[in-house]
Amino acid sequence: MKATKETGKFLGRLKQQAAFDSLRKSKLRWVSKGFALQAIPRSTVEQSAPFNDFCVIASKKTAKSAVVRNRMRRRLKTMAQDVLPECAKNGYDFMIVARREALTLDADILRRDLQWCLKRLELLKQDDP
RNA sequence: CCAGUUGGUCGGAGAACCGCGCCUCCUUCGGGAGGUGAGGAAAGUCCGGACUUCACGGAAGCACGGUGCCGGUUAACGACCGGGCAGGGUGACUUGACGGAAAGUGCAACAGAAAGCAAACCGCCGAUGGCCUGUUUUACAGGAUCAGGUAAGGAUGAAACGGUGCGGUAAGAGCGCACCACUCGUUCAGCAAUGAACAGGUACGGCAAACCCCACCGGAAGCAAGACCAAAUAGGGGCGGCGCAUGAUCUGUUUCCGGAUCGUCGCCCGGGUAGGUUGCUGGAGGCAAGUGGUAACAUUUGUCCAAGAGGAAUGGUUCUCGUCAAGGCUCGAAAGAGCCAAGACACAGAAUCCGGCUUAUAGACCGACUGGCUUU
RNA sequence: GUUCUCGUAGCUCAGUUGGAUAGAGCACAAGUUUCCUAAACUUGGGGCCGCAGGUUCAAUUCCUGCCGGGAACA
Repeated sequence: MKATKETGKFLGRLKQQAAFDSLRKSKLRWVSKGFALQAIPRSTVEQSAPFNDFCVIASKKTAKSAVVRNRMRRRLKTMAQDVLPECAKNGYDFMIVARREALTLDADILRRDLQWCLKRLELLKQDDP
């Protein structure tokens, strides 16, 4: 129960078209085996709040079947909800772009990869335990 | 028991922990509680509707597109049901874009004499009328013969002007007859498609998924349709105030004398972008029983409410059971029986909603029927 | 979601409507020329015309159903 409260505090989901467009143009970007991570600083008005928003993308190019696409999206979403609130710097929006290996790789490996991506982008929390 | 045909149903179950969307209620505004949450194809977008906007006086016609044996069902359909006809199967059963080729225009390479309305290459004949020869004339006999008569046979092709047999003939020919085929007509059966009988004739080859003709149907676009609310910025209109260069432009026929616009401020109005709300799920609805109908289906009564997101929820991990199972072990002469077991458990994800069609689909179950074998 | 388009040789395209020979350029292979290579010239191979049915005497072409690309619409 405690965990759910915290995710509610720190993680929102992006739904506006404009946000997606700006994220796609962002240069803060690192690619791992299962997915690509893109990030962008939040606008100055909202930056003070302790929020990180994120979204998951799985295009028709990665997989043709809707079943496969949905499964990738779900796996990456649950993983992001575990990792991002704990490890990511506040004040950023994240976009996770699914790749084909997201379907087969283990959940633990995906988690480690996400942390690694954050590290390479220097968006890891300073007071990480 | 084996092989098969056909119709229908389901398409894993339970539990634990961590999560997600929507609705209702409560709240100390952090959240909490309860309810609910994919399919038979949700798919392809191939048809048909509902709904919405646009266009439009009505009706008919033209163009274009679609459908095409007959009757019924349906909101409608190219769907479904029943029947007919024609293929396939021993049979249950199954398959069929199945109107018209005597309305017209077209098409058919190569081969072949000839490919569509008649004609005649090799043939066959030469009765009839000539010609020639023989015998004594009439006359008779004969002719690789002329005029001509034929379409039986040959050869080509996917296809060649009804087929087989007998008669007939100079040779032949529906010329005649028998059976078959086809077509028009009459009678009978049937709502009809069509079938049966009788009589007459042989004229009328194929392709309409070539153009076309006939009958029937169709206005166009689609929920990213459409309706409503509406920030910021720019621009438009109205009213009022200020300003008044006494300037520019336009205007009342000209001058005088006016009016309007061009500047700026305030208020209001409408269009409308971002964004939001709605359309949005109670319906040609599901289930059960009864009634009518061969059936599709219709109808009566009872009962139930069963996703409504919008960068898109319905999930993840683990355990138990279920189904299949590579392989291993034990018993046994063998057939086989028992135990353990890695691994696997389909196709696939709602996006306005319905009725169909098509395509994908591991496996499980139920009903009806057919053929064969064995036993009684 | 809705509406459209296109699939022919290794690659880029003709041919399809109007039915009967599958063609062009580049690439590939062999030969000639050259001390060798390139260029040039000569010759050759390579296609189930996206797949499966149907109509027809005959289908790349006509019809139907699938499969795979590509595009447009707020």
